[in-house]
Amino acid sequence: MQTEPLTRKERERLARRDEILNAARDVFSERGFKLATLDEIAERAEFGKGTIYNYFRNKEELFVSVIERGIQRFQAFVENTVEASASPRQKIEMYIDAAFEFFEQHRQLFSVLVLERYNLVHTLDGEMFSRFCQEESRLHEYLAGILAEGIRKKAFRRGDPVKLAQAVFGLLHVAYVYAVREPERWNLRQDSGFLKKFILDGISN
Amino acid sequence: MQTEPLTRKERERLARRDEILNAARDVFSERGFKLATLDEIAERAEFGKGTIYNYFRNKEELFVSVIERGIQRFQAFVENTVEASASPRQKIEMYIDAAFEFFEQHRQLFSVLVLERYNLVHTLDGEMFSRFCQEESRLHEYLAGILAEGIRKKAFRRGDPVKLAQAVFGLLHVAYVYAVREPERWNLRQDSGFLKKFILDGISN
DNA sequence: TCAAAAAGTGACCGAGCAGTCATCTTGCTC
DNA sequence: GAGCAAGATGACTGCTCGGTCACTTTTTGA
Repeated sequence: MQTEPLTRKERERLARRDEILNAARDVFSERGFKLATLDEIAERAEFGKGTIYNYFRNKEELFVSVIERGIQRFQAFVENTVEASASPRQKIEMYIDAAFEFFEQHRQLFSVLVLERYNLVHTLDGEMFSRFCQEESRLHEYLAGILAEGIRKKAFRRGDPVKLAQAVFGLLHVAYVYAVREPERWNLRQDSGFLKKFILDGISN
Repeated sequence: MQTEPLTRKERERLARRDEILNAARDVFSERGFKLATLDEIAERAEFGKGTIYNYFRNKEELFVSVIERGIQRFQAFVENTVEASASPRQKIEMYIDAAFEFFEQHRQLFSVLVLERYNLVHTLDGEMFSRFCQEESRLHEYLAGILAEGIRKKAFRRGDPVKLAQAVFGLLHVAYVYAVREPERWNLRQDSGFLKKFILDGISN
């Protein structure tokens, strides 16, 4: 991870790219991939439509770039929160808190990272889809690492840690989805205890 | 639920409607809602495109009708499997088995009922979306009923049964998704034990 | 048997939009 | 400050596809 000092030009280019990504994130978030238009993204970013094509190959790549940046920020945020914790159990609890806190702070990413997630198979072509899968699998691996540690220390039951990680993500996702759809029923801050309990101990009494 | 005897005409009309729904299900399943075209659905159904509009108001209503029929069949299948069981715990286990068995038998419904599920908010207009939500909430209520019974009988921990039901669905969904995406990792028949354990007892040792 | 009603049909229309490119603007260099 | 390269621009193009409707075919019932 060598950090070459960037020239002003390079910095400006990156800043513009970032601006476009922000506008794209907001529009994709409000309308979903299919209904979002490049005209609207361009307008919000205060660039001409053609300019966007100087930074991104096409609509799909722009979308995947929004996702990639979102996942990376999520991951950074979570790692930062979790690393302080000692036991695997505590790490899982902090992970859940951090995940909710992140979406509390980044509402615009909810739609892009959660709602659109599953039918990306239909939305994206093969290359872009595998770029997404690669990014996603890093999330899984990090959580799986925590779970694996817990299994080694006998805190958690034996089992494929990646599969467990994917299952935990499924739970968190569905909680986001219903927290947005039925806010009278769900409240993520209050319900984080509910989900921790569910993940750690299931439904049994 | 009065079952008026149907005239031949009415039966034929329903049979045609069903044919269209089958074709629509297959095309929606292969391409997703946005990329599916009415031309292709019409061709597969062996009807003219115009005919479809004699049976369904528009593309959205056709799609929601596919979902509704799918959910109803899922529900019927599950109820049929579960009702034999005695204890709530056993009912949950049978529910999970039935859910997987259903999708094993109805692959074409997987994409429509699972992958598209979450971004229907973006796909459908308000009226159609709430039609979907209504159908979905019946699924939740049935499962919630089993959970509530288990809570009364002290088999399950206390908690909002609907929220628990939604969480369980989230887990099952994510299992389907990854079973299709990473078949080398997941195998629903083998992994049903894994998921039962997760749902009943969480990840703790 | 036949006329009227019902059902089916697909060529056509128009809206929407991703992506292009000829032209314009900016800013760098000497 | 002239000349040139790099970058920005948005009108335009080509295509896709949902939905329509004038016409055809089938069914009905008298």
